[in-house]
Amino acid sequence: MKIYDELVARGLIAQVTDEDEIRELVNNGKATFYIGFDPTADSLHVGHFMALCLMKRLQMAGNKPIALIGGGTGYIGDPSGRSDMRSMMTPEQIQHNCECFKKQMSRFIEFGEGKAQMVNNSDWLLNLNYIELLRDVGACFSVNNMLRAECYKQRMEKGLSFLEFNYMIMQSYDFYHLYKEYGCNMQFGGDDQWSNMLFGSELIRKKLGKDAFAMTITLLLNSEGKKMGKTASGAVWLDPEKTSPYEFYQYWRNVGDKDVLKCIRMLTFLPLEEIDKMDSWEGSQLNTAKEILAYELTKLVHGEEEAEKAQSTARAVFGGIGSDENMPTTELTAENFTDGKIGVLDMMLVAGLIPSKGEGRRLVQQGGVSIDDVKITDPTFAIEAEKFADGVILKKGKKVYNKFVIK
RNA sequence: GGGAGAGUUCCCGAGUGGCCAAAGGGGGCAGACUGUAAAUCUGUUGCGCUUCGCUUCGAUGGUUCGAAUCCGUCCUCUCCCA
Repeated sequence: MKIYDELVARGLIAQVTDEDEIRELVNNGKATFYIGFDPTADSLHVGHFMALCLMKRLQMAGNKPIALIGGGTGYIGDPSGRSDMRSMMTPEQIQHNCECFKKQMSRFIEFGEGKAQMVNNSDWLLNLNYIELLRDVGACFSVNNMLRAECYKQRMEKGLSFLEFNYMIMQSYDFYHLYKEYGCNMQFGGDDQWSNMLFGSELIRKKLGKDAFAMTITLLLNSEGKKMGKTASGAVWLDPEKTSPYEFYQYWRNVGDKDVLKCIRMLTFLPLEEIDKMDSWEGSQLNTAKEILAYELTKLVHGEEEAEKAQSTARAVFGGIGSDENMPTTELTAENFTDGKIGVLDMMLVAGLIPSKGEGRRLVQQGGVSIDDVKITDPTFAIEAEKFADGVILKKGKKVYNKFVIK
């Protein structure tokens, strides 16, 4: 199976400008493509991960990837897919985030001569001259058309600043620039980038009379139509400091029945034939599929060792087999104790399991907390320091386990 | 430039002097049921030293015994006219 058809079979492709041309280019390894990443946070998330995987897949098929970091576009903020105004980031923040992105990306994609390239659009965007730019490319943009773009339409009611309005022009300019400098003939991006990308290829056509193509990646939505890769407390990050490998594993272990196969297909590198076999699985058998999904993804993002650890911890905690030595652990110090004791609420607070004591009190009163498998009902319950010699396991709710030891 | 309106807790949204830590819904968390799923039902959802105290209704100053609510100034957004 050729790469393009594999991408289709995996459900990764959302929209393309010219299917036949793109299939031809990609299948024959003739594409030089770029994907842009705006440094809006200090870590990549699952959406970025999909894009990076796509890069890898296409690279394996002989195409040349360019990863573009939006050090310049970060100064503006992409209004696409947002219903409210983006808050402006300081140059320091942008710089810091760019550094973090660079580091993380290098773990997935090999950069260097003849391999993937990494560029930062601050190199060419920051020095643009306003008047020159307007005369150079401004004439190629029809405001009427821009306003018709879906991403702006949504903002017409809630308000859109001129700053954000210009984002599209900057992204188009990137494509144009990369076409000229690197022969980049294709752009990939999230589905919410579609209009930005279209205007880019149009700019190239208008300025250079050449064809450049665009293709978007399907947004990863769950069966309810919500974006995946998000929890109540925020995104599922790729940075182990922000989302631990165990949490990462658990996120995927807990996806809904209806979403497992889709996720395996879109996110893992398992052969399609193998995945097709899982299609017939149902009921509790899907739990196995979920384990596969969680394991494979953790392995891709954090490495095999971490994946093993996460899996064995999960099995220990939920199934009674495997080892619990990798359970999230909190080290208590002498200052955590008063009169040789520590209260449950304080323990949970120290471990970051609860945001406030009020919430902890509620949890305990509702029977959501147990220590070493004994349900706690008294919020003032306290444990003596000696008990921590072999570690104490606190369970919050059904799924959150935390081990406590004394330093 | 002129005029009209809006900003409430994680989100939407009620509240227009005390009965307001603030209705209702969504979301979250917990309990029951389960397969670490979904659906459903129940409880809960500002903070703390929890029969009490403290902080919160865009920001800031004021009126008042008392302000989310009234007044001044500022900020942000929406709509209409130019």
